[in-house]
Amino acid sequence: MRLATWNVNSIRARVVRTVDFAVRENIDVLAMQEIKCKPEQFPYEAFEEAGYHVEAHGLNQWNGVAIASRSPITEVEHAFPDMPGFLKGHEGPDAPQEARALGATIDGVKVWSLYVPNGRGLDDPHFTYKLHWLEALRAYTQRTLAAQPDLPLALVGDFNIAPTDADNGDPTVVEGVTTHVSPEERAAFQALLDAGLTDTVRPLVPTGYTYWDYKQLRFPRNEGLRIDFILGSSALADAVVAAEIHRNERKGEIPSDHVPVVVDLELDGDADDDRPMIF
DNA sequence: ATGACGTTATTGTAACGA
Repeated sequence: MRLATWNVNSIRARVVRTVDFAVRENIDVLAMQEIKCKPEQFPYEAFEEAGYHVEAHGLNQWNGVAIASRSPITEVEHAFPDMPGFLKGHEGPDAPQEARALGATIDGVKVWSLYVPNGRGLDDPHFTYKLHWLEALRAYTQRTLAAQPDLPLALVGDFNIAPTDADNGDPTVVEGVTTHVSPEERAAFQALLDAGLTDTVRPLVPTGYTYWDYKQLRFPRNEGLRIDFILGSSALADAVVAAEIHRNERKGEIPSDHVPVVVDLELDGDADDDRPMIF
């Protein structure tokens, strides 16, 4: 299985580019974030003509997540348990959930397409929301892997955290000043790893960014952030044989500000695993 | 210069992003 994640920053604005990438790169499962539309507005036809099933979860013009897959998509969920909600001016336990998580099972792999809240500012209610959201995700992960230690679980998407200083090349992103690099966010990311997940890309692609702001020549200057990840349980991480960050997708006409991240998995029963058996 | 850049709501202006 070739698994990818991409914050597309509007699927309607970039459907041709997105499908072209999936086909050209032979992607089996593409998790998308920031589709910025409701399901009835999603350009399903372009994906279906290219051989993909699609599940989309969007409530309005904000956020929105989707999964395109060559194999059938089952066990679809629109939130993980206890996922907090948010509504500006109506913070609290009763705030409605946003379209930031889509879970599904594909060829035995449990995949979550995740768009972690931005945080907006260190003193903003959205920052508290971000930390609560990540804690609920950690708790879900820990419970799930305690019950099913051998589950191939993939948490993929835009985590809106640069886990180490090496993941921050943007001079305007500064610890103590902006989100994405605070000790609290980094601790929340580490807690996810401690719950049984591995960053499956870093060992194979040790450097590089996945996002560059549209403003101030950030991409030509290569002043980006590494904030998009493919995290996997041990069963999933052990199956990773290759990983890529597709920096070139930040080039050309109307690019997203994020680029795709891809892993190749060799799972038991892979139909395309044609290597000879050697004893 | 409280903006730069881009998308979506909408059609003048605001929210949101990281």
